Order: sequence, then C-alpha cells, then structure tokens
Amino acid sequence: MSVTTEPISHPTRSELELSAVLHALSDPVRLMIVAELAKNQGEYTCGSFSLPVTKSTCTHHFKVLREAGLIQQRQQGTSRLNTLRRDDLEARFPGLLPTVLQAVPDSAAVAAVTA
Amino acid sequence: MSVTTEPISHPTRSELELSAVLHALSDPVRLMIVAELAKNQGEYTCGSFSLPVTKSTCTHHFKVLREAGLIQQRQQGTSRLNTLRRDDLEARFPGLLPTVLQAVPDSAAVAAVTA
DNA sequence: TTCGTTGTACGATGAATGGCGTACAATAGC
DNA sequence: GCTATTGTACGCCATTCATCGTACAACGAA
Repeated sequence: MSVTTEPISHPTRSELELSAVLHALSDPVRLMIVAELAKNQGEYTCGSFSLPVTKSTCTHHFKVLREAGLIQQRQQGTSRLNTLRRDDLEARFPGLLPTVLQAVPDSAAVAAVTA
Repeated sequence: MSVTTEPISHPTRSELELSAVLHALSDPVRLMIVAELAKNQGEYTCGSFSLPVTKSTCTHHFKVLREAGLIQQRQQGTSRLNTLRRDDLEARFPGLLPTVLQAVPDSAAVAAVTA
C-alpha cells in the first residue's frame, strides 16, 4: 500500500474508550470485519475481506477500527496486516468483545474471508 | 409532559438490532442514563437524571434509547417513566448489557439520580 | 381558573459520518 | 525498468447526529 511514510498509530491499552469502541462496533460493515477477524486467529490483509463497499471506504472503516483500538495494523510490503486486539480489549473491557461477537447475526458472516 | 396524543412506540423484542443497540450505547450521555437505570431497579422520570444537557437534548436521547429498544417509556400524568428493558435485551443479546455496564467508567456515575 | 412542572415538537446549526472516485505512493514480480 | 497490486490521501457529497432555543401541550396543585 502506501502509508505515505506515516507511522501507523494506535491507542494504548489504557487509552481505550468504551464509547469509541461501541461506536466503532455500531456500524454493520465494521462489525463484519471484526467478526471475521475474530473467527480466525491471525493476521489478515484489508483486501482479504469481501465487503460491500469500495476500497476507499474500506480504508476508512479500518482506520476507525484502529483508532478506536479494536485492531492492530502492521505494514508488510504493500499490504497491511490486521489483527484483533483481543488481549487489550479483554483487559480493559472484560467480556465485551466475546459478548458482542456472540450477538452478531449470521447474516454478517456473508463477509467471508476470501483469501 | 405532552405526548401530543401520540402513542409511545417501542420495537418488539425480535425487532431489536445489534447495530442500533450499540449505537445507542455509544453516546456518553446515553450511557450514563442506561447506567443509572441499571443501578437501581424501577421506573425513573426523565427529569430525575442530572444530565449535562438541556431538556430538549434529553428528550432526544431518551427517544434514541427507546427506539433502539433499550428502554421502555410509560406515560403517567405529566411525567414519563423509564425502565430498562433488561429481559428483552438479555433474551436477544445474552450478556451484552451486563458486560457493557461493567465497562462503564465510574466517572459516568456523575449522572446521579437526584429524585 | 391560573400557575408551575414535565416533557415533546419543531426548526436551526455545526460537526461528524459513510460513501464514492481519482490520484498516487510503495512494493512485488516480470 | 515497467507494470500490477495494495492500500492511502484527498476532496466531494448527502445524511445523520448532538445540541440548543422557543413554543406549546398535558396535567397537578393552589
């Protein structure tokens, strides 16, 4: 990708805010992303999700998720690898992520990881 | 209050949507309201919360909470009594409400029930 | 009946949001 | 070196959102 030499910044564990996290999760597209990341452990490129939006909108959603502290992004070559910040979330808001994920409707599973 | 003869409508249990619930909870003011309602069992008038916003903004937030299915509103005289829809939420999204409430910072408790 | 209380309705406003297209930067591969 | 891939940046747009002020409706109490 590009990164334009800007370092990828993430909030620290203690900076995580409940409102921000809930807001990040309140969008269906972002909920799909998180649900997919949660389903399989590991790192996934942005492009590996088949989302119902364009590339640029995707970038936007990943940015929101990152800034809210839900995901970690790491640059590798031209792609950006995404990981769920399970541990940090669990430490700050115990049980929140698993509970929300359990409530995600299966219809959101349409966002299958294609790669 | 007024009600203007409009009946108060609520979504049914099966109509509750995760995104809407999370969105409703993603605002600090609404989170305070819900936290306060959760702390004490029972019905509370809108005016019994000391919130950092004006009356009209309050009305707005209570409406959002009601339309998302988080609270139940019942008219009694000039006031409107609010209750948390614990059972419905628990049935539809098990564990969600308790988990979120547990994550609410104490600073939100500033919104004390005055009456 | 006349206030005072409680809360809604409506309209305005500024900020944020989600969406898109285009341009381009960085790297991988040929 | 050239090209394809991956993803960001930026600008634009329409919509939603949180907030407020004012007006007013409904009811209780004096």
